[in-house]
Amino acid sequence: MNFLDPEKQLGIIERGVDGLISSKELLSKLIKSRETGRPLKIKAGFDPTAPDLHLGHCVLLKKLKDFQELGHEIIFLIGDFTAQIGDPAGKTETRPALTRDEIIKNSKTYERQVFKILDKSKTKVLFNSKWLSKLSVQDLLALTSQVNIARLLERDDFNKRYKGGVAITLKEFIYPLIQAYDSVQIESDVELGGTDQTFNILLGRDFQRYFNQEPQVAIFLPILEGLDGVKKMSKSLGNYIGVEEDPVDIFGKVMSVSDELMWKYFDLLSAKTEQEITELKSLHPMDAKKILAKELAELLYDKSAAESAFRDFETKFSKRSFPKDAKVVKLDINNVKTLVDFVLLVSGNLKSKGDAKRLIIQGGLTINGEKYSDIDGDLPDATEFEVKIGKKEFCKVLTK
RNA sequence: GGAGGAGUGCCCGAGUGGUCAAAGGGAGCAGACUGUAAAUCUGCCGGCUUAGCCUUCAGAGGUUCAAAUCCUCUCUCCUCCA
Repeated sequence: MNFLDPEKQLGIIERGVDGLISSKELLSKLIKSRETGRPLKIKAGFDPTAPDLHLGHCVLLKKLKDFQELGHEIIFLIGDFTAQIGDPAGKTETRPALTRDEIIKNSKTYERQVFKILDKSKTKVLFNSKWLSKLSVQDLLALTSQVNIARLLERDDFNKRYKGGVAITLKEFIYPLIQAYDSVQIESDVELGGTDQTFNILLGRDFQRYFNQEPQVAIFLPILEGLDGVKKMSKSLGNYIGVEEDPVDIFGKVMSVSDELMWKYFDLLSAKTEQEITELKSLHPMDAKKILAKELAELLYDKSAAESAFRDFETKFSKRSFPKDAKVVKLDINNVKTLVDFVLLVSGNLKSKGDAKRLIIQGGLTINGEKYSDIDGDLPDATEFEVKIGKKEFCKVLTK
């Protein structure tokens, strides 16, 4: 393996990260790696509990990909051991214990999604139960002796909860130790994580020192805000762009990101260089965003899918014409008495009649290019309808 | 083990016998404005056979003409003391 010049590698790695401890250590590791021809071991840990990845996770995956492209070894660590125990307390972190089967199933889903970005053949997948299930009480106690409670309490979320009188379970205290011990087992050179992982990753350094290893470099990645532009992207907040969503949806959702936030997306997710991004800033923001949307669709699918998502968007919204490939709904018109029934049967997004009525009354229903806003009105006399429901839903309806 | 506090609609949160399908905010949906931007503004926002009816305020019973509100038990969560 021929490695790039360490300084250049460092430049690529440092881009877009929120913290790096320390770049000096990383540089010396990179130099050593090039001299000995040994790739660095890059650790990233994942819980097998929530296998629905979104662009927020991609920030980390993208950085792993950078490492991968530089020739280093990615270790994708699945925290199956801890997931089997579950979490009895902590409202925000309630994690039910998972069975072996669920974990395996989740891991598969995980891998499928992760390898949309990472190169499967160059990624090593490990499960931490491999060594943790053999860890004795004695071993665990030895680890606990290395950690001071006062230090644990310094960790931001513990600190807040302790002061605010919110429960902290002992398990939560132990959790970072286990994660840190994983680094010892892997002998990782670098660990990546979100800024919320700061404490855990740094503790990994302490443990590695304790076991006479060279401490890992810690890299922290920033949080990506979701579609609302304020809160972090997360599934539970519904402001996410999922990696397995349809390319058309990915494209559309990226387009609805605010102009300001778009640049952060560029920084964290795009393969473009800083100069290229600077040049894009002179374009109309919408055009820059189209480039971003296309790139991200391509990242998660391929060029042709991205192209067709782009064309689809142009048709629907830029030219405001009815898309040729709108979903087709076949309907027995004899069963349809009112417009309300009609929309309800055609749309996949309406929950109730009240919903459908509201949509019609407020002007969200267009059939064959005409607005239908009277709920007692009649359907046009035709056998084929081009129906637009709300802003985003297009259906072609064929009657039987 | 002891003492105290809390559980309300998707989320936060007001409501302490009738005027409560339940204030306010957020989210969501639709419309206007646009670039499907963002921000803003307007309307909607439990369900239905909609001047009405039905199901909701942790769960089960009870008091009452009437209960989210009062009583009993149960469950869950939190805090403090041990």
